[in-house]
Amino acid sequence: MMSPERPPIGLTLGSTAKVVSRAFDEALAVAGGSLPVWLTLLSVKTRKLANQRKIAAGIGIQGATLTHHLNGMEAEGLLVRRRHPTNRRTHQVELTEAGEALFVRLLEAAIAFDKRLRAGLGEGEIADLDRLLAKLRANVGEPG
Amino acid sequence: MMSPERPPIGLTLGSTAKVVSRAFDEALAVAGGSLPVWLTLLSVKTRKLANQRKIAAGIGIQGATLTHHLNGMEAEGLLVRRRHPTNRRTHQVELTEAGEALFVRLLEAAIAFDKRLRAGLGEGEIADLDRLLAKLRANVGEPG
DNA sequence: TATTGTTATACTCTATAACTATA
DNA sequence: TATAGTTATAGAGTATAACAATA
Repeated sequence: MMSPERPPIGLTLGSTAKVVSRAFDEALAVAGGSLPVWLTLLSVKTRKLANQRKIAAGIGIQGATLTHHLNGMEAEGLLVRRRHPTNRRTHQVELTEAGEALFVRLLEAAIAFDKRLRAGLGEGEIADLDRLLAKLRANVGEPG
Repeated sequence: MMSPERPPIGLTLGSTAKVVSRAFDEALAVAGGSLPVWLTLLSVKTRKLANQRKIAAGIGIQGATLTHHLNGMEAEGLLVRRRHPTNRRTHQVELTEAGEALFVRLLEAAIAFDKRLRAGLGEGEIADLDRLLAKLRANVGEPG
């Protein structure tokens, strides 16, 4: 039996990611943020121990690019950078009150967005999607 | 039974799309192209009848953004734009020989990439992934 | 010397607003 | 007036290379 014609899966993935990430960006913008700001805040909150390079790698950007975002966020009063007391090469990134508040707002926005995104999808379908996306990552050589 | 902790599906989708599209971009770059150039060539070849606005919408960008890419591609000798003979408001986009040749090279690269991307995935899994991605698009309000 | 992070610079993709040409 | 497309301008995100500070 012939399989039905279907666009390449990479194209479908790309266009889906484009519309989804735009919608997510808009949701974050309404809450006063953006995708890189959200990913940065999330990393700082989640992996407090990691240095900036590890945070950058976790987000999927270069160290210098993270510095660029941190500069902007520090200028906006969302965080402060201090030298680490024992290893003074590394910096400690700490959220200010404004940064913590923004984190909470963006977290709420992200939770609401994910709920919207998962509408009509069962737990098993989400697990399937997760597993299939992991296979794609593995197939392009992503170690994670 | 508790469901296992899993990052939000939007985050997983975003990071997967990032690594996959970077790998695809590299594959296209090796063949002498880029993602927007490839999408533009593909649209011009596939929907010859559509005007630029429809092509732009198909790619998911604004008309002015498409003009920007067409300018670059025309400067590189990949295509020419002519006034349509009967409706002179619209432009006919035609690939030059160089444009046709690049299309073939990028097509080969895209086919090879998709093969790599689908490694170890059965036809049913691809169909599942396709269906699940369509659901996500629908959930963020995408009409297609 | 090696590591961590920053600065300087620039590129790509995208967008909006104002404009021209055509209908 | 409405439509198709272009030009001008700008902004966000990213990258590389060179640098400073620390170990």
